[in-house]
Amino acid sequence: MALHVYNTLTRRKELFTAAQPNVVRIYTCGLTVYAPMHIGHARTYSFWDFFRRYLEYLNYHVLSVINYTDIDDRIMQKAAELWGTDSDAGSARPGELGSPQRQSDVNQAAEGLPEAVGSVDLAEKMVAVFRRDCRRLKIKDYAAYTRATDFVQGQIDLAAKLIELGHAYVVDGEVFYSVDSFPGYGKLSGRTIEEQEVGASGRVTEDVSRKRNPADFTLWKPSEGKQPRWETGYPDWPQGRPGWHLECSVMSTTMLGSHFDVHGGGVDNMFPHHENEIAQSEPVCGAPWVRYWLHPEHLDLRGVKMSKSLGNVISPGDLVNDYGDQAVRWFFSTTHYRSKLPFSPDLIASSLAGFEKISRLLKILEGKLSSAPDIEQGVPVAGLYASQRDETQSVPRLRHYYNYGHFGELSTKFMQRFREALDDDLNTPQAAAAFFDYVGELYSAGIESVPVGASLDSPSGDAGEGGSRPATTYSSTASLLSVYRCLTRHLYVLGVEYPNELLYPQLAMDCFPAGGAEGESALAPHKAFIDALLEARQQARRDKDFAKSDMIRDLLAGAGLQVEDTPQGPRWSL
RNA sequence: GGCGGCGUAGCCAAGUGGCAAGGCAGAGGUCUGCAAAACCUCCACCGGCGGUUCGAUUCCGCCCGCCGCCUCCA
Repeated sequence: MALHVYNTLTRRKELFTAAQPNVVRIYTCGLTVYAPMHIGHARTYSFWDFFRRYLEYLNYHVLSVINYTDIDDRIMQKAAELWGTDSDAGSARPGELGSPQRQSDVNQAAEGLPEAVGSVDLAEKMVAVFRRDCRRLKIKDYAAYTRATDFVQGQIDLAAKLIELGHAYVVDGEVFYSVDSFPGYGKLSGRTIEEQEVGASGRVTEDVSRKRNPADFTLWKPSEGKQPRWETGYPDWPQGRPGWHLECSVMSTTMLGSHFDVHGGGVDNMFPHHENEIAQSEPVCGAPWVRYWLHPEHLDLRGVKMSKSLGNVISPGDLVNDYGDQAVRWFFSTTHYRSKLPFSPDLIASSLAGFEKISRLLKILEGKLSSAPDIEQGVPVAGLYASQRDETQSVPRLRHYYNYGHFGELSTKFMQRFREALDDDLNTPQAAAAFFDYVGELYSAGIESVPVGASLDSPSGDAGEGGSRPATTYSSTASLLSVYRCLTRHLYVLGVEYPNELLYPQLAMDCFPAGGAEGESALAPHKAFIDALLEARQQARRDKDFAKSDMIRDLLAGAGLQVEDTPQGPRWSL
């Protein structure tokens, strides 16, 4: 089965193909940068990051673009609230200027950045915060991050073109798109103009009398007062700022070409934003403009109110601090992207409890392999892998044998399930189940007690039907290393990163720098002391002085070190 | 009012026209000085009522409940 994805445009799972062989062009609607990223954004962008990683796993080169909406009424409003700038007369209410609490919130989120003084600065500050949070969440860098304000000329040109083609009209210096001029309007969201009850949401405050159809939307809006403005060169609409929908049409096609493969954003963008983008773009670019529309669902707080006044706001940074980036990304993977992801501290904690079964095995393998006699510093076991990194591309091409050695068949089975799950509309929960089964089978096969530097006979099942295949002997180190790489490579697809320069240098190169190991490195100076305590405890155990051995274990536990006894001796972890 | 989605064990969550993955929690067991970890075993008839079918949790209809969208929104 090849990759199939659910395309909002057709409401069906479709075979995924790229317009250009091996290259996938993706445009993702990014943030309006007026406030720091929240955990809902974290879910959405983690999904897009996973999607990109899976396409790369399938050997696609991914050209991904994300935008920042850095010109928007909300930004101006926020900046006005904070600093009393960029305000038109109406919104500059003196009582709210520089509200200390809210300013400190922003400054806290943007710690270390220069103080913002206006909407442009506020936007830049939030851009930096966004990038920082993405790094924390292990969201890989996009090929390009575009700002709406860098594409204003293109937006002016597109608006002019749409006027010229009869799709837009000018009223009092404001440019509206005429939805009646585009027969396909509504094809993405599956609704017709007639079906809409205008103002049903109770949120329409705008005077719609100037529009030909209430569903018409703004392409260009005149600026007033100190609001940011651009000159257009058109007498009917001489100055102003672009409407929200217009920018994405321009940025995506400028960066990726008039047609591209995937356009995405949260479900909330489906209507009206993406619907409007299609209406703007197809008259100029031709239809179909975009091949696949994907809409990941929202994170759901399950009735829990998060608010600053309650003091229970959890930021993406908090999440990573509290649970670790691996557990966060794993948690995001345990629900399908088209379903709401219920979130609460309890839920992520129970997800973490399950994930530890996997992470524990990785720690065990790392422990064994790091001290293997036949694995030299920085030099993996010979003959086990053949990495090809095409230096002309920014994308790594990892081609390793992840199913080498004693546990090879389990790994093969796992990889098949993993692939089948993700090929079926990116079924990450199914992939997660494959991990659990794989790890369970590895434990069951006794991987915990396999020593390094030994020889292993092939499992009996390896003989195949009729025993035609000759018995094989594997290096235990190579076998364990292959499992380690299989696990870390496939977790990597989900955004769960385990960089290890010794055991998997090729993968480590593509992971974010390992920053979370400060705990272990902080312990390094005390290693000799810890070892001495462990040895003292072992002696006490040999002497059957269990009171003493338990005391030492409690002592270490108090310092945050868990000691476990195994047939191979004690093992400790943080 | 319109459009769309969902309802699977205490919790989270896949899935299939033919005896319901996985995880958390729970119970029992193996191992262990004790723990821990791991492994083994146990734990659901899939919101309700009809219909189609040899057979439906899976298809259709109705009902009940929950949620989202209908020009702020990842």
